[in-house]
Amino acid sequence: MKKNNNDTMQLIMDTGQFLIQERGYNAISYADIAERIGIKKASIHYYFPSKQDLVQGILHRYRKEFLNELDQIDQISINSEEKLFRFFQHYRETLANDAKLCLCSMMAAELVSFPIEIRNEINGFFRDNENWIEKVIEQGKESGSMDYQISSREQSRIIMAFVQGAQLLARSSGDLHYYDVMVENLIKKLKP
Amino acid sequence: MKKNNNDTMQLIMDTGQFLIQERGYNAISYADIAERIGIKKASIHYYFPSKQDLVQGILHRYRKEFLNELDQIDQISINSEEKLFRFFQHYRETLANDAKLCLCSMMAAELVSFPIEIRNEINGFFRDNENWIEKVIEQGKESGSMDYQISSREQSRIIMAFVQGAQLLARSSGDLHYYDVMVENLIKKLKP
DNA sequence: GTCTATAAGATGATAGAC
DNA sequence: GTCTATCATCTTATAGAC
Repeated sequence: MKKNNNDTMQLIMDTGQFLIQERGYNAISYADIAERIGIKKASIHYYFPSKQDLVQGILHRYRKEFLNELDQIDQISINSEEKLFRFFQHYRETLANDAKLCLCSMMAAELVSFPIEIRNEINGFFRDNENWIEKVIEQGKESGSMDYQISSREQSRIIMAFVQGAQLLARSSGDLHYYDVMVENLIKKLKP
Repeated sequence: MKKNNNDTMQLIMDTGQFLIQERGYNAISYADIAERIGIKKASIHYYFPSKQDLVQGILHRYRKEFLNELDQIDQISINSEEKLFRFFQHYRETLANDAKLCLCSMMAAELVSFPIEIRNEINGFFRDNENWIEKVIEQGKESGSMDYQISSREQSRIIMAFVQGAQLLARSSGDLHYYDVMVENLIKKLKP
């Protein structure tokens, strides 16, 4: 049984992802990542020949893991209100852990730096989120716990825009409480 | 009457601001700006010795001009609904003109790249916006055109988070219509 | 698979001529 | 005020030893 690449490779992706979420793609280098891990730049190039390869790998994994997380929420929640609350909590954790942003909102800000395939994957992530929220809202409408005046699709997009903006503003303010109060009040507004 | 620095200086700031709103602070260089204007890098260093000086100048001017714009909206609008609509239109124009983001949401994404004075100015911009929206909502509550269930302050923060996120997602989707429909539906939700 | 060494180019910044 | 020339440093990336 051969020793797996995975240890180093995952460590590179973990560190790269962390730094991108914190600082942005254009603010980090192979040297930053290598130094943090305690390896050399050339080792990163072995796994990810170019920086675009690296960010694509990180992005693809992130999207996949995020979908798993949403799946988990579906399984452990008893109703749509709880699902939505856990959704907001998930975005809160990113912020609470070293003041990071969602990988895709950071990359969406730096959108022009990326080729079309990567842009499509970023948009895919947003669509994943919207689709999931839409289903949750549909469920909430059926059970009578959510506002049925505007379409579920549009409601899900508003929530998605809100959560990305809330994360950005809360980090900028340096106060996690800022995020909590905003979410609390938005949830009020989603009720019928 | 001496020839004014202002021509070149303003041109540098205009170009720098444009490029930051499009690509981000860490994605642009003195060379990019110089090339666009048709001057040399050294000329930019004459007006703005360091890159931080440049971004601080751009940011300060942006915040001032934005406050003027909000003042203008106050003067030409007949009620709070119109004010809010024009507010969203202003953010829409940024997006419509070469798919740029708000300077401060871009800089908020790159927050860790900046020293404390610049971070404070970014937050000042967000506070300016929140204060203005809060007043508009107060006015709307008095005239009965806006939802009075949650505090005006919190409602203004939700709107601020929303508009920043909406801009980000709409640009990423490449479809301005995405922004319009979101705004339209959010406005519905703000009514009593 | 990880390293050293190195390339080729870009970056922010400065000195000094005009 | 704008330029040329130059700097030290950092960047992504590759070749080749171990």
